[in-house]
Amino acid sequence: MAPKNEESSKRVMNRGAWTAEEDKKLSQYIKIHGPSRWKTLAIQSGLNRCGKSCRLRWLNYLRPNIKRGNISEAEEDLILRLHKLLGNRWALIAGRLPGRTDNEIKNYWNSHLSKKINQPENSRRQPLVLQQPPPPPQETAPPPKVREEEGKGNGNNFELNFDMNELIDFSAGGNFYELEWMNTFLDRPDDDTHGLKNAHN
DNA sequence: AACGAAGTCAACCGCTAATTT
DNA sequence: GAAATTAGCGGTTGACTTCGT
Repeated sequence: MAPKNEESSKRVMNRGAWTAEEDKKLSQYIKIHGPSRWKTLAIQSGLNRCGKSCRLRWLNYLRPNIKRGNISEAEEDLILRLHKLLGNRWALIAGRLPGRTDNEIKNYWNSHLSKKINQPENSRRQPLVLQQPPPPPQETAPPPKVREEEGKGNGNNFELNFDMNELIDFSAGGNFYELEWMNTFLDRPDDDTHGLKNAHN
């Protein structure tokens, strides 16, 4: 199917950490042309990077309204709950956390939360009570994509027979974190009775 | 102070789905 | 309808930092 490493097969691409100059180039190009056609973008912007790399850099770091670090307790709790519900569907989980990226959620999970949940159930699990006001709804919050509702392919038939956006509506304000239904839903002892978790992994 | 182990996280890889030609 | 291209995802890697001895 798609050629592999199509860009890198011709010439040697930059790899590794991005420099401030590269960031600037990328940001400026996207400002003018928009974040699409990554392969073309990578060539025309003068960045000696593959399109994939440019896309990742933009989505994870340069995109406006990105929040970095300092994941709040409320966010952490939401991640835990969503992970319980969705499994390693990082993009879906990140989609419910404005300003957070799938990569960041995934890293945070692997380095912090996966250990936490492996610890014996102690004081960690608390009722979902807001310590701080929810982050403002983001205008840039991506609309749900059909693909997200259907789940990723990879040969499985993962299906979410509900609209995540309706269930967790960030634009509604107010009851943002009052996911009582989810408390009930997730606090059931059997983690995977719904057939949703780890459908992919 | 020096060194190795463990932890963190940015970036890459391989893959599939969606879209375009 | 088929092939090619593009977009996006989750898993993994490796460089760097922090911690413990």
